[in-house]
Amino acid sequence: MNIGQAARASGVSAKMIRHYESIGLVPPAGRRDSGYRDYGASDLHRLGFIRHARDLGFSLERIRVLLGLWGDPGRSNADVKAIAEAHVRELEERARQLNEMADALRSLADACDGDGRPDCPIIASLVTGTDAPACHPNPAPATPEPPAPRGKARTKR
Amino acid sequence: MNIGQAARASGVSAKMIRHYESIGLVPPAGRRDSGYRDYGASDLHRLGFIRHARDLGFSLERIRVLLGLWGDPGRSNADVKAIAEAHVRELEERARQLNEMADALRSLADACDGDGRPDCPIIASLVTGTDAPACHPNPAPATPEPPAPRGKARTKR
DNA sequence: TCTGAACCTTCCCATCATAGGAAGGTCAAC
DNA sequence: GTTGACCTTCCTATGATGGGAAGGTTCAGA
Repeated sequence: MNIGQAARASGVSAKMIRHYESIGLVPPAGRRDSGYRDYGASDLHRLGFIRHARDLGFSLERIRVLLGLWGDPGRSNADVKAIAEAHVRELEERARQLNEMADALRSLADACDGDGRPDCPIIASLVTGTDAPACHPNPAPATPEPPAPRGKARTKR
Repeated sequence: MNIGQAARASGVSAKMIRHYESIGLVPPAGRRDSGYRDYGASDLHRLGFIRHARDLGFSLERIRVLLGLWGDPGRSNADVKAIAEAHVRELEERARQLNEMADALRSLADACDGDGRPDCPIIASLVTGTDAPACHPNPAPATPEPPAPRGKARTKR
């Protein structure tokens, strides 16, 4: 089986299959006389394993460990579970951070009229580093407005 | 003001300030006779703006646009709001994907006893690509177990 | 038997934001 | 004047993936 066929069958691009081979995540493929790589059923299994793990967001380094456990008849499911749980925590943490940013920005956007005037709490917040003003509470302490968009004259010497 | 002082004052590392200058996100800093970069208040404002935008997860390219709007007296807050809302949607989408992965993996991990035996629904799922088995429903159709972890003998020619 | 399309090979480069480090020059305090 | 903290530029790396060039292979059809 060609690398292209293996790619279609496994859902891993040919480009990535070669890459995984180059970093030792999959063993060097057999070669035909032409130099073409040749794949069999067990290769497809391994590639499928990798793809499913990627779909769950595992890094290639962790997948390397998981592949090792897969191939270890004496493995402990506690080891696998520990890796999975650590990964779940990381995923949740990353999601939490993204949601935090989204919430902060959402409240800034909500405070912006979007009526075409230059006045904008989003810009104001980026300038001052403050969070979204509840609505339009205080008269805003004169934002330092654009610091000369493209500076030329600066303190020489 | 030195780049190091500017870095401490703005919360942007000296390394990144130089990088931002090299990609034109900040104007070339003034130089002293020694060749040292020299920063003033308006530079710090710009760096602070960038840092706050980064904290909200904006890409440098979008920050470039935001900086342009900041410096544009005739800007429309509708433009700023549109960028912010597009970004919020992206953040939420990314968070959703991460949570989806976390949920899938969490249910796999929950289905794993973690009692030290090799038997493991997480590994099994990575092999077959199936989702978490509700608990231990069916006898599992003989997972194809490790495909010879490091292949040597393969279909030559 | 030739031809052309579709495939394969290796090798290099790009992405995105950030950091590390080497080699060498500058500043300031002692 | 020496020392240590700073600065300069330039090169490299990360992680996962893709793009593309230059050239060889395969196979079907004329």
